[in-house]
Amino acid sequence: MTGERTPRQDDGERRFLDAYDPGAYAPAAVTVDVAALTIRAGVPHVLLMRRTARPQLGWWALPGGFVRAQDGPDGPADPDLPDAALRVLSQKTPLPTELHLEQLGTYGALDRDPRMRVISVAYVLLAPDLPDPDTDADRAAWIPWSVLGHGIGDSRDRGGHGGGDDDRGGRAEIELAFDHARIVADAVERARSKLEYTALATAFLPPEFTITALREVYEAVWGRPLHGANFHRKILATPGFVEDTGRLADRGGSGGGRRARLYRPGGAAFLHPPLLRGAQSAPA
Amino acid sequence: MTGERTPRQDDGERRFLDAYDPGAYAPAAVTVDVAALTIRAGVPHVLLMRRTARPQLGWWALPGGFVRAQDGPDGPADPDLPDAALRVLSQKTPLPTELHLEQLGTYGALDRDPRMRVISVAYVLLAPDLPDPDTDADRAAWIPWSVLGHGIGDSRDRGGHGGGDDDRGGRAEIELAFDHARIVADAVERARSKLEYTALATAFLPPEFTITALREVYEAVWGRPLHGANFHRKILATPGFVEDTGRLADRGGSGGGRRARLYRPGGAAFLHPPLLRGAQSAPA
DNA sequence: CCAAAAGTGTTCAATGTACACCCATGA
DNA sequence: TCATGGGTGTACATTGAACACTTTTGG
Repeated sequence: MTGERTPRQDDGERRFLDAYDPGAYAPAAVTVDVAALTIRAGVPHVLLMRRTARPQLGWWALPGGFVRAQDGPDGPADPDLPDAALRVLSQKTPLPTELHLEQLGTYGALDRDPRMRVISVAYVLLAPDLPDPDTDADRAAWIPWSVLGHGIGDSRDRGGHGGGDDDRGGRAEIELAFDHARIVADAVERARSKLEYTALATAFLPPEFTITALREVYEAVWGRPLHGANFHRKILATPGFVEDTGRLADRGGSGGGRRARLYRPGGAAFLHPPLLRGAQSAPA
Repeated sequence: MTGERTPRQDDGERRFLDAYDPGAYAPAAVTVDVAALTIRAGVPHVLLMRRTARPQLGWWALPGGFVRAQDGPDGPADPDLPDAALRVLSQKTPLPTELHLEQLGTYGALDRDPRMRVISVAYVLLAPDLPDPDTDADRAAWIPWSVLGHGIGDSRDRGGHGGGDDDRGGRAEIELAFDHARIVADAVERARSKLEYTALATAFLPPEFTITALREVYEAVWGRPLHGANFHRKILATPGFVEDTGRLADRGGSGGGRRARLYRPGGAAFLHPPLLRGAQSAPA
């Protein structure tokens, strides 16, 4: 508000900048990688692509690409890093109109890419159930977290009291290129913890949804059943989490049952109090 | 555990890498900036340096520098980004033996540096009270958060219920170079929220400390007095936060008073349950 | 003895959890 | 009218905030 991004320039400053040579530094390549997360039929998925170039040709990897530092033949410079993330992602799959994008972290170990020094800024995208990518399924696909191994599909929380044994029998089957397994693991942990204290669960849902659908998001991401009745009350007791539309969902499920109210996201970003995943078991 | 970082290379892969030209991409410069936070006499400070080069010569800025992507005349390549952060910081000020360093985020807006496209990976360092930097005080200094303005020194929490009016009269006096004011604000918010659910407060303290010293860390970072008696009990009730040394502090303060027990950090990283800054007022 | 700081006991309110129950709808 | 899922009432345990009080030390 007070000119934070527009430092004043005196004359010496201007002369310096005119003479500056941007090519003088030995640089690293900068990329963005996006861990796009969604939930399909109650199962959490991440968008992966098969590499079509060396190195690690044919391996599964996160969608990503180089940041456009300056205007060039490929197109204009990316104004900021989130723009780069959305650009590389939209080149590979259709994007939803509503989405949540946040920076996850930057990965820059010397040996993480065999070609050269690559610094990769990773983003997490949370989106409602999306159609399959345009490209044929062999090149890009939504993959369940549970087949990625390395602890990604596990639902252990940091306290370690949970003793649930409800994981599917599927062992790790897919190994990812570069350090992308770690990035996905970090993205999943980010999503799990953000559901505790923010209203982000609605980012996985269409614009209008039922409380049960919201609960199923929590259950899918945390990998654990929640107590429906108490969840319902807790959501409605959290100011600004959801807002009643006054309408009802079309059907109450496959069989019978009362029709559920439809809600839309409320204005709140943070939840007071948070919903904690250290508690609440399923009813018998 | 299963060779995550050591992808196997077939013959084609090896031929490709031999022929690869790392200079082919139009690159950005990558830097690290460190927001080093500490508490001196109950007041939280951040380490700042006066810029000695164009652009923005003479402005206060975070210590930082370019990542060494490859081995070169200046020295060997940085093995990973945290190494780069510690390197650039140790070049400018002595480092403590015990410290906590974590990545804050990456800032890459097109116009954040007038010279060229600079992608900056920011780190937060939490450290016990450190001596003044070696360089003369005009070049590097510990600056209180409260004089940085732009909301950095404010103790508003995200809920916004707090109405404390205990801020010092000092208005914003220092304006930072580039987008460093935003980075410091993000660092301060990171520290404030991490104290809620991790045991990181001990990173601001020497290896052995009293519960009162720990409470003063919280009070300094959150900018709000806490209820001493309840705080004491809550800390001891949180498993793994602190560990009793069995010894007592030298003096119970300047005047009289019982001597306090000395504790050291416990093994726990996360707090169950968290300490929340939405509550607890001071006694009359 | 008095003041000051550390640490404990206890009460009361707020919250979280479990379980019973009623409501609305389809077959 | 029965099964199914949505939604509410309520009792009980757990937690947290406030305040009174005891313990230990220096002057």
